[in-house]
Amino acid sequence: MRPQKVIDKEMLSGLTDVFRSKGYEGASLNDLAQATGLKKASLYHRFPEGKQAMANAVMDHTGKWVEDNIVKSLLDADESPQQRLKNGLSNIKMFYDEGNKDCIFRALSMQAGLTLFAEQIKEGMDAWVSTFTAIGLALGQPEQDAHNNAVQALIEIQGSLIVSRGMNDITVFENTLKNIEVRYLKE
Amino acid sequence: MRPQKVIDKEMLSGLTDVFRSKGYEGASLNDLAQATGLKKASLYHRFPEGKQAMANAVMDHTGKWVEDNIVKSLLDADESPQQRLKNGLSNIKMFYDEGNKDCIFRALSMQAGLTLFAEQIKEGMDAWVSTFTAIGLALGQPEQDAHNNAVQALIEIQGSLIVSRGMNDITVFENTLKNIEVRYLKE
DNA sequence: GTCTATAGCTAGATAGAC
DNA sequence: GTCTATCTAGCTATAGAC
Repeated sequence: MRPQKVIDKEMLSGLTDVFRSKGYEGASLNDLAQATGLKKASLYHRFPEGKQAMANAVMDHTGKWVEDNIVKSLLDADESPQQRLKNGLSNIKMFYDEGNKDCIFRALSMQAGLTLFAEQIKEGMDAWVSTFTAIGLALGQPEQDAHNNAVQALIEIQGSLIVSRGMNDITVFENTLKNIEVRYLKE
Repeated sequence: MRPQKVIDKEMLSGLTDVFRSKGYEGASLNDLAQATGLKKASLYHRFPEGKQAMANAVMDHTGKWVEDNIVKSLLDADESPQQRLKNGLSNIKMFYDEGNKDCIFRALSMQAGLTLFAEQIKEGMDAWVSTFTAIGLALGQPEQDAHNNAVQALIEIQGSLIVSRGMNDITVFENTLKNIEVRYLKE
């Protein structure tokens, strides 16, 4: 068999960059081909189901990255809850490139994308809420508070990315992460 | 002169629905024609500069609506600051149809749209922050707090719309508005 | 001012050589 | 497995009749 010109990991990285910055309809096959270094026909060889399958793969890949990095650091049993929170928020900051990169949930949740990826977006958001709820509980918050605080953290991360982009000021995102940390640790 | 088949206000309403739900690239001329009840060529008669001019008109029209309704109710000198806040948040809830409709800022701030409408998005967000800052000051908040709280309110509104959509649960948006009100009024 | 018809282009997707 | 070449459908935009 002829070897892959571009390994899966690099290809997924390119696809992810395009979908998260342009959204589903905004991402053209030419964009995706250029970002991966493959020709359109080669992309179709890897994804016979086409563009939707490419976006699905990006969602899965991103979910795994979040699981292996952000979730893992937030739930790491070897660290104190306080340290886990700091590590997790630090990884979140990296994940969004200090606020310079968009969230794939947001990018794929405009009308056409939303109908195609609703399930994965909901699952992904549920996972974030569960993880933040767990750390709230570990820090001694009552269960209802832990859940509410988790939803609130998700809201603030998503909102601050939008506002950072709109106002062209990534300190909005950075301050939000700092506020989340302070709020969790002072309770 | 032959009369307009559809008056400007109705036409803009249709254009707005499409752009805010589908984004800039996702909104096709066929979508826009259908939503307005005009044919494509008639839309081009009204907007010789094309699709971008249509989106610009939507931004201007939305800005005016926000100015005439949300900003006005938040700054209305005949009411107490407390009542103004309640009225303003109530109008915001209506503006987003209880959390069922997307924000035009978000819809137009994906890559292609962002480069085209960056200025208007920034101006619009600045206006929201200024308005909320004013009500914070009227409620006795120190200037720096009033500004931070205003940015925070914008973040939470934007974020809760994303999370409401993603988790398919508009109570997230409703709770966020309630929380903003409670937080402002208890200080 | 609105319409039908269509130009010119790019989209997503496929065929078949290598 | 990757490529060039191509298909069809949809896109934005325009021409010209009424």
